Amino acid sequence: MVVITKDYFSIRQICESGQCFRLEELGKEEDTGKKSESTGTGTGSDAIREPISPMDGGEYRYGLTALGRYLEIEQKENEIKFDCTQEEFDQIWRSYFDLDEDYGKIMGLIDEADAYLAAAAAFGRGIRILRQDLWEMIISFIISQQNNLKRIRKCIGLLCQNYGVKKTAEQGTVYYDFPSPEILAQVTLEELYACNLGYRSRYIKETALSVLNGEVDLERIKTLPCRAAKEELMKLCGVGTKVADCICLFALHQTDAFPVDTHINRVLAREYAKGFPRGRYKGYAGTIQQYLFYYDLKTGFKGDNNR
DNA sequence: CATCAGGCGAGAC
DNA sequence: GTCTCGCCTGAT
Repeated sequence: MVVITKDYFSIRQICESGQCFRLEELGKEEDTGKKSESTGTGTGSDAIREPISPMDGGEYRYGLTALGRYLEIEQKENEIKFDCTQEEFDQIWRSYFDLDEDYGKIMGLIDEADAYLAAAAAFGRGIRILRQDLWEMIISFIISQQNNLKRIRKCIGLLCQNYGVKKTAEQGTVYYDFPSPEILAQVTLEELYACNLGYRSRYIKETALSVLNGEVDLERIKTLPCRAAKEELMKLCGVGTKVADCICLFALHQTDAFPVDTHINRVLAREYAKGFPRGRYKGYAGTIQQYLFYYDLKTGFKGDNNR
């Protein structure tokens, strides 16, 4: 067990910010109904939340499946417990959770005159940009297109359960690795459809084949600068501008990548008609994008179909 | 029943 | 190069 104290870190916000689909809150019963009583997080209603950060109060426990491992994380205010050895923490999770980055510094870059961005950043101040596995991000963001968070999680869960290597963590939790390119290249289109992947099934199949036969080299992509990496990723079937930017941001940690999806598009049109000052946030545009995205997702007019 | 959800590829121009 | 359209599926 490793215990740290950290500001600008909320495991809940990281989970809900839509960059990571295999991080789940533990110990809240899997409600099957629509409007079950919420489990002790305070807010009695499911109404649209006030633009106040939801990361205060409460004690949360999350399970993460990533990098071929399973990790449980517990947070109470700014104290975070990682259920692993100090060695594993130092070698893997410190980097994965981007704990060496100074998010206060990034907050400090924000133009105070930009009230909208200031509010968005304050709201999502617990978000961090993770360093996730490249292959997993490629497939996950292919799946994410024209899709919603709940179904994305379901699809990925099915894919892993059906085709990922089954493992058992030390404390007994059973989990499934994300299926490798080798495995996914062998899965038939029909089987992919059975994971509710819909028309994305073909993209996944073709992408797996492209990686397997060496048309696209993942290890090389990891060494490429931003522009070149994106170009290379877009050779994959089902990977366009937006998905490539997400992969650059969440797997390659190119924090200047700025994915533009429907949420961001809406925000840019509504709040930044004269253009968003990307230059001001050079090097961190992607991090800033996450604040905008999350804020709109949680408080935007139709942002109600998450989780 | 239509529309939309963290788009993309194919084809038309 | 830019535009339009169809696409799996589930929710509203």
